[in-house]
Amino acid sequence: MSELSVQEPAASERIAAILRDEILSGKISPGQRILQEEVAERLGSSRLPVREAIRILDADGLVDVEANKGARVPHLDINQVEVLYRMRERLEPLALIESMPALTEADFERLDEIQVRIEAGVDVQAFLELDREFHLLTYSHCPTEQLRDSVTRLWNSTSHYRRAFMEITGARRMWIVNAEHRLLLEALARQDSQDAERYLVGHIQRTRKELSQHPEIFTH
Amino acid sequence: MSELSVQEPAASERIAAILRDEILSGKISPGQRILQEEVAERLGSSRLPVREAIRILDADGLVDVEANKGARVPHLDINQVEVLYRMRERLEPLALIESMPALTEADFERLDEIQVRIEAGVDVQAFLELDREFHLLTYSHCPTEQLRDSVTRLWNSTSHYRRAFMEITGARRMWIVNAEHRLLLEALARQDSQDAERYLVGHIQRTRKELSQHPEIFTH
DNA sequence: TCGCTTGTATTTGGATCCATAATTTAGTGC
DNA sequence: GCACTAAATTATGGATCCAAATACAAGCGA
Repeated sequence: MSELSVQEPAASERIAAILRDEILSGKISPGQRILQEEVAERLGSSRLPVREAIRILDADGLVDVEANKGARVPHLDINQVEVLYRMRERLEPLALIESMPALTEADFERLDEIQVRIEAGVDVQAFLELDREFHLLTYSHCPTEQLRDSVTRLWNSTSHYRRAFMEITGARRMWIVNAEHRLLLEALARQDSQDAERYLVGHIQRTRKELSQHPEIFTH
Repeated sequence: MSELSVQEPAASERIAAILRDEILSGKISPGQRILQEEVAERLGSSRLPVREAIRILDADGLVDVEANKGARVPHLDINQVEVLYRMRERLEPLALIESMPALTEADFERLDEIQVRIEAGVDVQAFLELDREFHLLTYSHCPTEQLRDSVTRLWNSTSHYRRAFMEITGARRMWIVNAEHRLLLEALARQDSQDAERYLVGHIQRTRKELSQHPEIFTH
């Protein structure tokens, strides 16, 4: 049987993927409401798969759903984002330790490629996407799905504030990030979980502390 | 307007609450499939709110949804549950620290009442429910919703294995748990976050280690 | 007997229509 | 002009019907 379409995803998941991308890329901002009918018409489906897509996004931590009042991208304050970073500091090392032994040669090649591209100089949007792919790729072999999902949710919830932060601090910060990524990559390559964990925690901690010095990001 | 019904919840949330209870109480076991039509007929609704309810349970970490294949309660292996406990060890202290300062007199009375009831001797099911309420109540004032939700998901995902464990170890273990709860309560009462965190981590760690000595729980 | 294929039954996914709740707008009284 | 009320609009929630995919079972062949 030469069926080419490799398992067409359900419409609800396709729509969820589109909306997810629009939220992560900033086309939809915190506080903004998501209207079922508007999305349905725009993507050429009925409202029903959109409703399911919204529930999927809810599970992703990308929208808040309130009964009879619809879905909107949540607006977080500085304290909440700080706690999300503290959660990252505690969960991501666990995910990394679990995933590290299973990293393949192809993974390392991709990680290197990402890093080369960032260092070659990219705009904020590209940096955010590559940085996300970099870290999530290092966790991708963690055998506990709940842990991977929890980490992904944390990245989702903080995406808008990471962008706002990068737009303020700009290229200056990328230098530090690049150095930290390189240290982390080397530790991973020599299977040194101690060092890898140390660099990762430091990386997240530093970001949290710098972020907390920019409360203007959270004034809406 | 003397409307008594204090904001009737949507049917999908009502159904989700019922199914959540059935999963947590063990009426629906890991591996078991959830049929939309069966639930709809049983609860007297159409399949549509059941579909939404299943998505809500997915966000709660109580079911796995696969496109065109429906929802089933996930079956975890011993390694995954161990990692879930390690996640608890890292996240719950954070939630506790954030919540502790806001605990009220009423909360302490309720915590004490729960503890008295457990110590008076209860069956496994009642113990599980009271123990869950005890811990989640100590986190209830954590201002970061994502953290509260993450912790709740961890309790949800491990509920079946906690029950299986308690059914094996029985009343013997409750003694230790009671002692640990008392120590934790006292630390909370005197606002000693250092001690509270220490007791909580020890409590979860001990449970994880004992659990990992009963691999027979996970043979299905 | 075992494996494969094909047909049937079951179950999930999506569209349309209707009901209900929330929001906005227009109107009225002060 | 402002506050409150009521009606109209808008958006979400639910029921029913139909389509598509999966799972199951019987029959066929080796």
